[in-house]
Formats: sequence, structure tokens, C-alpha cells
Amino acid sequence: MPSQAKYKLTSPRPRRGAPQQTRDRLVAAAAHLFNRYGYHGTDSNRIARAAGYSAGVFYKHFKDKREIFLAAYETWVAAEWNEVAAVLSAGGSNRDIARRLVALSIDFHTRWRGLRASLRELVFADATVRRFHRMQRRRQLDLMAKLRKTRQTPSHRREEDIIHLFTTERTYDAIAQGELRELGLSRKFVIDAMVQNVISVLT
Amino acid sequence: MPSQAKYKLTSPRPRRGAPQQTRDRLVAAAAHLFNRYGYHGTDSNRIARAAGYSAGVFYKHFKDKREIFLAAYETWVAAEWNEVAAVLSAGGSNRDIARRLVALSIDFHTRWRGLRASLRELVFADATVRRFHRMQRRRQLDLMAKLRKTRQTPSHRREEDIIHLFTTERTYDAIAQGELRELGLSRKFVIDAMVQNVISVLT
Amino acid sequence: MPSQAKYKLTSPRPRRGAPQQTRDRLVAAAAHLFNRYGYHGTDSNRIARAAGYSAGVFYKHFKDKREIFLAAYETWVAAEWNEVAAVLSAGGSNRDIARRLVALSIDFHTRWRGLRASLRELVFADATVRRFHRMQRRRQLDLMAKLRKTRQTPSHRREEDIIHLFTTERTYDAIAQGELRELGLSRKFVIDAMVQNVISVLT
Amino acid sequence: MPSQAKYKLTSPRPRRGAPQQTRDRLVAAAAHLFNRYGYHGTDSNRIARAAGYSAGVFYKHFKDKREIFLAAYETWVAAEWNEVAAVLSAGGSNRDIARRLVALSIDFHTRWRGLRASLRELVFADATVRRFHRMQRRRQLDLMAKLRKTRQTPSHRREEDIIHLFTTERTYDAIAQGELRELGLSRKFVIDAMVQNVISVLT
DNA sequence: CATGAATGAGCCTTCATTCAT
DNA sequence: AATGAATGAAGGCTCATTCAT
Repeated sequence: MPSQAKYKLTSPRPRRGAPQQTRDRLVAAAAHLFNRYGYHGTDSNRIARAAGYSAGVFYKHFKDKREIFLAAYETWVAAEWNEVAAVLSAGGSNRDIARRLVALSIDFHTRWRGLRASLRELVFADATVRRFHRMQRRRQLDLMAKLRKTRQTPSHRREEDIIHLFTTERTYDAIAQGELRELGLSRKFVIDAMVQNVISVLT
Repeated sequence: MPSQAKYKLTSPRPRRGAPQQTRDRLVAAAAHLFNRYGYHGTDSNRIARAAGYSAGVFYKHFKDKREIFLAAYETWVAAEWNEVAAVLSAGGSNRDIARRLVALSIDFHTRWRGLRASLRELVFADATVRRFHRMQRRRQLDLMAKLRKTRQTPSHRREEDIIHLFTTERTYDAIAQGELRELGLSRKFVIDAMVQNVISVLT
Repeated sequence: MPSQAKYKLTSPRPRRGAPQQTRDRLVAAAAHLFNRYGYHGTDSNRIARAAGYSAGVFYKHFKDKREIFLAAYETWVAAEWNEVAAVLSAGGSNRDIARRLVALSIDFHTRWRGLRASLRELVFADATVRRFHRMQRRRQLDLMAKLRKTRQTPSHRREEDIIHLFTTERTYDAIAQGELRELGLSRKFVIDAMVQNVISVLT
Repeated sequence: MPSQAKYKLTSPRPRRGAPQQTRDRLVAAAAHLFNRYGYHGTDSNRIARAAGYSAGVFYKHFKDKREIFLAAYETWVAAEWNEVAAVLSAGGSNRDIARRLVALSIDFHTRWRGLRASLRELVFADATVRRFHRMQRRRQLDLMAKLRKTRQTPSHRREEDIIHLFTTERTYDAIAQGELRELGLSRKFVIDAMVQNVISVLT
């Protein structure tokens, strides 16, 4: 874990805004801290402080840390879905689309890497997170099935799709966490392989 | 996480044994508890108790909790290497070898799933764990390269190999954590795909 | 304490009423909640909400939580005095008067039992509450002395009177809190004894 | 509440004693603090500190503050029973016995007055405390019944006995809390009345 | 007059770790 | 080598109270 330098306020003391704004700021701060220190390395007081609030505000918006984790997770997932949809509807060659999708995913996995680093354990240890995660998976698989129908790709089994998801997801995580770099492997090569992988889903 | 039922002593209080035996018992107990409750859901006193010792003994054998995690990790990895080597040297058709390797890996990933569930976060948050993990990766890649040389498989780039590792590892984890079952997907189909995957490395 | 069911608004949000009305509503809500959850089990925000106001209004009318407790206490005491006076001036046989006084007291002690349950501790811990309580006692003793003069009852020492007060007060509390019922004792018998007790003061 | 002067260690840092001793020290410290600051004015960390320990030790012995309250209550009650039994078996004239019983009770009510000041609210708010309190009452009533049998006192109803208990208990509390003094009433007179009261139970 | 978001001190609780025995 | 009582920092969470609107 990076040395826990004293966090500082990120915004110039908001005070008395709309609740939604407060909540959003908290989620943003949480994502930031989760990404720096991990889920277990981040405490709720610190989240509130980093969002520019005092400790107590946290519990006005979230029952506990898990809840803000889920909120952050949800935010990330929703944003990713939107951007994926945008890329898909923007059109272009399959290769272009695939490239954009891969870039986008790596971007998201990087942006949320701390949260993702904690995700597996939480999915294991916490039934609610697990449920959310499974739901998310189902949506991914459904999207892929729908995509195939739309594009008249030769139909695949959901099992093949999930293997695709496993592969890309784990790879994006590794890239986001610097694993390739540390092993002296070519990021470009791996990304190209992922692009190829995605193309095969689109085709 | 399974509801935290009170753990019970696994052994009838083994006083003054050989240090190595004590250490082994502690590691075994730690592995057991990590797998049930995750790294953060397991406390060091509990590990000692579960191994049949008092709380203090823990720190006679391990500098801190992380160290026993690493010890457990190491144990697991060493055991897996041994068994992989055994399978490889036992011979048989590529398909047979691949099948055995996949079965073996799933077995290991299942046996250590709680520890694995915590692994990603620890790799992220803890430089020592990260170092150990990267070393492990290098060994895996090295083994694959060596395997190819031995078997005169067409040479691959390490990047291809790591994608293979990402794919199988993430898939085995999912199987171990029951993700396929919960999604109603065919375990057999996915396993066959992994076997195919491994065959392509062996060929 | 009854399980803390979510309180609900008692009135349909009375905006901008007369200050006195607001204050009265707050005191009524406080009494209600104190009686259900006790002083320490009731928070000031909740009082305001239960009265149909927002949290902030509370401190426009009361310096702190203790003050509303005292206000409720005062309300109760004033009401009880009035009714006692009414009973005394209504006349009737001593037995009738005594009966009505006992019934009335039990009624009050029941109506304010949550507040009374907290009273002793507050009298102990808070000098202002203590002062108010002592003043109250003095008035009770004065009333009894005056009563004796009016009725030409053989004069008693204040010490005897306070023992009478202790006895009845503690007994009414016990009745209000269900202690007799839980011990399988006859409420009627005890009440009759209290009536006898009161008669002896009146005679 | 008396102004919260910083508590200081009462004993010269015990460290590593027998658990029972630690527990006893904690209960003693709790009683001391409850008596000074009341139940709600005392926190578990402070209890541990006052007993000469660090904060964590508290939860090795008690689940929560209520539990140590009950333990203190139990200690007090047990001690009082013992001393009452000693007085009763020591013999002497009824008046002597009564005097000693009253002195003893006042002593106990004084020694535990902070705890007693909180008792009513806890009996109201906490089912476990209530249960303990009721059990205690039953034992008191049983003792009185037995006493009457032994001494061939004219048999009374339990209802009469409980009124006696209410009277004396409330009076002793008032004395312990200084209520008589503050009202300028004669302690001696009231105590004599209580002695008379007790004699009537013994006769 | 009323709102309700925000404050922040402080209590409760856990647990990795130490150390006297 | 083992014991297990004790430590104490760190977090979780609540709630009386304030204040900008």
C-alpha cells in the first residue's frame, strides 16, 4: 500500500449543498481513496474529510463502508455501460469499435483499480456485493448475446462469452495494476490481442 | 462469507513440539481460516487457537499476519508446482495431461479460494506480497517457455502465455467461487475449453 | 425498551405557526418519545421530526435536550397540581377524595413513566434537574402542610409527609412500569393500601 | 453531574494478574465511576483506565457496558444479602437488628448510589436489567416471607411487603442522594421511622 | 419562523501485536 | 517453546448542536 500520507481536502469546503451533490462528492472521494489505499485501507471518516466534509456526514448517506463501495461500483458500472453503448452505436469498422472498447475498458479498469483490487474479496466475503457482482455479470452476458443477435454473429454459448469476459477483465486488471510493465511485457502486444478477442465477438 | 461460527480447536493442544511442526500447524490453520473467512476476516489470535496454541505463539513464528499469508501462499504454490511437475513428467497424451492439469488447478484454486479471494487486494496494497506474486508469475512464464522448448512447440511470446495464464486463472477462480453455478453455466463446457486451451500450450 | 420502530410524523407538517404552538408540539412529542424510549433513547432530531418540524427548530425553542425534559416535567407537574387541586376542591368524603387522588396519580405516573424512568438519573447527574426536582418536593410538602392546616388534621412533621410521598411515588412508579403485574401481585390490594395512606393524610 | 475531572489510575498498574482479579478490579472501578458520573456519564474505556488497564481489556471481560453494570449490580446485591443474613443471624433485640439493617441498607444505597440512580431507567429500557431486577425483588419478598415464618410474625400478604420495600428503598435512595439534607429535613427522624418500619416486619 | 445539511466530539469496539511469566 | 493477559491505536458510528439558506 502506498505510504499513507495525510489526505487533504480536495475541494474548497462545499457546505450546505444539495444532498445529491454531497453524496456524489462522497462517492468520488471514496473511489479516489479506494484506488489509492484499497478498501480496507480506507476509512469512512477519511472519505468524508477527503470529500470536504466532517466525519458525521458519511452516515447520513451510507449505512456503512460497504454501501459506499457498492455505490461507487454502481457508478463505475453505469458509466462504463454508457460509454460502451456510445461506442457501439457510434459505428465504424469492427476493428475500430474493438479498439475503442478495449481502450475504454482499460481506462475504466485503471480509473477504478483500487476498488477492483478489493472487489474479489468483497464478492467472497459479502453476500450483497456478491449479488451485485453476479447481476452485473448477467447483464454483460446478456449484452453480448444481444450484440450477437443484432450483428448476426454466429451464435455462441454463454460459456464462451464468459470466458471472453474472464480473459479481458483479468488482463485489463493486470494492465491497470502495472503487472505487464513490471514483468517487462509489451503492453501493445497484449492490447492488440485483446482487440482481436473483441473483434471475434463482434464478428 | 459464511456466518462466523465459533471456531474450535483442531488439535488437542500440542505443547512443546518441534518448532517446524508448530509453524506448519499455524500455516495450515491460517489457510483453513483464510479460506473460510478471508484474510481480513481472520484474526491472528484465532489462527493460533485454531492451530491448538495460545495467541502469543503466533508472533514467535511470524513477524506479522502478512507473513503467514505469504507462508500459506508459498505452501500452496510449492505444492502446486510439485503436482504440476508430477503430471508433466508422468506423461500420457497431451489431452490427458491437459485434463489432469486443469483438474489439478481447479482443485488448488478451490482449496485456496479464500486466500485467493484476498490475494488481489494484498498484491495491490502490500509491496511484499506484490513482489512475491510477480516472482511467481515469472516462474510460471519461465516454466511455459521451458515446456515449449522441451516439447518443441512452436515458440510463443511470453505475452501470449500470460494471456493464457490470465484466462485460466480467472476461470479457475470463478469455478472455485461458484460463479458458474450461480449463473447457470455449464462447468463441463468451460472446463473443456480450458483443457483445449492447455492443449494448445502443450502442442 | 420497546423495539425502536421508526417513529412517524404525528402532525401533517405545520409550517409557520405561533411560536407557542410550536413549542407545545415539541414538548408533547418529547413527552411521547421519552415515554417510549427513555431520555437517553430519544434524540433531539427525532423529537422535532415527531412534532412535525425539521431538526433545527428544536434549538430555537430549547437550549438543549435537558431543557425540553424540564419543560415536559414542568408540564406534567403543573397538570398534576391542577387536577389535584380540582379533586381537593371538588369535595366528597375523604375516602372518595383519596381514591380520586390515587387514581389520578397512577394515571400521571403511567402517562409519564418513560420520563420518570429517566428522572432519577437526571436528578443525580444534572444540577438543574435536581434543583427543579427539589423545588417540586418542597411544593408537595407545603401543600400537605397547608392541607393539614385547612382540614385541621393533627399536625405532622414534614419528615412524616416525605415518607408518605416516597411511598406513594415509588409505588405508583412500580404500578406504571408493570412491576406488580410481573410479580403476580394484586394491583387492587396495593391501590387500596395507597388510598388508606392518603386518607390518613387527609384526616 | 459532578464536573468531570480527569480520572486517574486508582491502582499502581497491575498487569498480568489472574483474570478474576482483573475482572474484579474492573467491576470495582465501574462501580466507582457509575457512582460519580452515572451510567451514561461513564464509558468503557474510562472504566478500564480507572482500573489500571488499557481500553481493550474491558471487552475481554464484558460484552458491553450493560454487562458490567449487571455485574456490579450483582456484586452489590450479593454483598448486601450476605450482610443482611449476618445481621439476622447475629441476633439481638428486634430494635437492634432493625437498626443494624437500616444502617446497613443506607450504607449500601450510599455506596452504590450512582448505579442506583441509573437503575430505574435501565430497568425500563433494557429487558435484561429488568429481568435481573425482578428476580431480585422476588428474592427480597421470599426472604421476608421466610423471615415471618421463622419468627412467627403474623403472616402478611406479599403486597404489604412490597410496599414496605418500596418505602424503605426510596427513602434510602433519598438519603443517599442527599435529598433530606437539601430539604432541611431530619435524617435522624426519618431513619427512626424506617427502623420502626423494619421492626414491624420482624415482629 | 423554519429548514435540514453539516458538524465534530466522543463513545464503542476490534485486533494486530507485545511481554511478563 | 508456550502461555494468555494486556496493550493501544485505529475505526465505526451516533447524536447533540449549529448555521447558512
